[in-house]
Amino acid sequence: MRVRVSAGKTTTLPPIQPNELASQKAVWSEFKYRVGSEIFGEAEPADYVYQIRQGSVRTYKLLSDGRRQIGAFHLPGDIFGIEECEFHRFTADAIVNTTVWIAKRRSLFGGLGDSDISVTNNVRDLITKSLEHAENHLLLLGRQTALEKVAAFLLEMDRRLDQPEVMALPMGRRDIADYLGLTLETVSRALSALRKESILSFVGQTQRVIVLHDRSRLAQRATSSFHSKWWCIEN
Amino acid sequence: MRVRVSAGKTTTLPPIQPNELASQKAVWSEFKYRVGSEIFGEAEPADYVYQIRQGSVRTYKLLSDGRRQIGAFHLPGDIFGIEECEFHRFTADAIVNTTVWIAKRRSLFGGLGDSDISVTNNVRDLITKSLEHAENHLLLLGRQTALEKVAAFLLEMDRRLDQPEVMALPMGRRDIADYLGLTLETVSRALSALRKESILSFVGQTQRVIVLHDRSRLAQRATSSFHSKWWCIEN
DNA sequence: CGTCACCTTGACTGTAATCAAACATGGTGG
DNA sequence: CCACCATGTTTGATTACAGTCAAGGTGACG
Repeated sequence: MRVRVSAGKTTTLPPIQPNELASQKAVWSEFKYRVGSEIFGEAEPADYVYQIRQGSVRTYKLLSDGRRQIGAFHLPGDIFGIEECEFHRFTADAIVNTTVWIAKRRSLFGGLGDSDISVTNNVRDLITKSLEHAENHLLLLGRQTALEKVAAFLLEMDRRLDQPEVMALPMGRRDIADYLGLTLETVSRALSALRKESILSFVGQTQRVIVLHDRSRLAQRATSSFHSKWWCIEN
Repeated sequence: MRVRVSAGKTTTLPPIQPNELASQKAVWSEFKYRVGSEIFGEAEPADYVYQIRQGSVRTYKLLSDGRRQIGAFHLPGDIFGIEECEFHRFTADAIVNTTVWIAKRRSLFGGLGDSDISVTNNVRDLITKSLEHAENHLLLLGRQTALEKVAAFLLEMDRRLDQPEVMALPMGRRDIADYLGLTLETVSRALSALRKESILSFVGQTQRVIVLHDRSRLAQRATSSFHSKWWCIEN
């Protein structure tokens, strides 16, 4: 499945936020990907950068036996694909129906002859942001417990979605698990435990829509598991 | 302990390899740090970049209860501190007596007015290398077993030390463990298992000097644990 | 209405952590 | 030179956290 684009049209309008990569030199095109479809694969040539207009994307690596580590979730407004070198180091696919804007990477940083310093600095800032996220995630994956991981995940999503009243997660339990280095069952148990503590609750009949009732207690869980046998039926 | 420099002298000679950050604009000074001393702390202002001439450095984050995740080891020739923003995101300290060359970060990439494109691109390449390393480490921390982690660590060191006949690791078991998200006991057991398989052996009376006898079998261990009860006395 | 994908929950297992002890090493000073 | 101690490593016994296996529930969609 190499062609997984369901629609494409060209535009020269700049993308939204979060910086001025909307360079005079870049031409952005809109594309749509359906849920589950692959946007690019690991080791493929990296010719484009992407900005999400609608929907969400996961980027991940796979081991030969199917174990998967999701490196990041990309939400509306996020730019991704810019940190790659000649070839993609991750696979990216849409976790819901997703609309992106695409620009040629070459238009952002060409060869050595690139002379647009402000664009170059913006690119570096984006790469640095990715690096900072990855560094924080190393600590989470290597040294935090299951409950801490799930709590930290919820806080990250809450922050990135701008602390909404009601948080509609675009990803399922399996994706959360592969982001946190856990199994989906463990994620589910941790969420149930937080719900039993009244730190959050589910809204509607889909379990992906969550209300955070007590962000500060959630933040406590994200840094110290309390070792209070959180997965037990009681407590 | 803010001042932990034991000697400092100024030089204008360029540093060794691995790229041309030896800019005309940068002035490098030599400093020495004794084993265990801190080079910079997390959240401190990041004013300098460092290149290791001799010795080794670990960079890490700490949780409030003392859990530690080492993000990277830096070996002779490596440049570090360049990927930071205004403040350091890691603590760095010397794991053996270490000599570094230091340059003002501002001399490498000043404000928006920086006009030296080749230096700018070299900086971006270094940051991208750090990002790639961190991304690979996410997969290792999140989805690989203890034996796979230790095998991968040995292969990484082997590669970075240019596949020496005899590999003298600068770091102890505790540091390896904190790099791999394990305990030092588990690291020790994994090394013992690899030694029992004759994949490696220890040289001399310090257990930090290792000879790799079979890099291809070690590489197998790094990607599939074989689930052969590697920690058992038999086999 | 039946199937499928997703989620929760329970029972049990297993990998790595924890606790503990023994041994080696290297430096210090008697 | 050697006793002594601090540090680092190995190994064993046991525990515990999260994984695995399994069953059941719920909603979406054809």
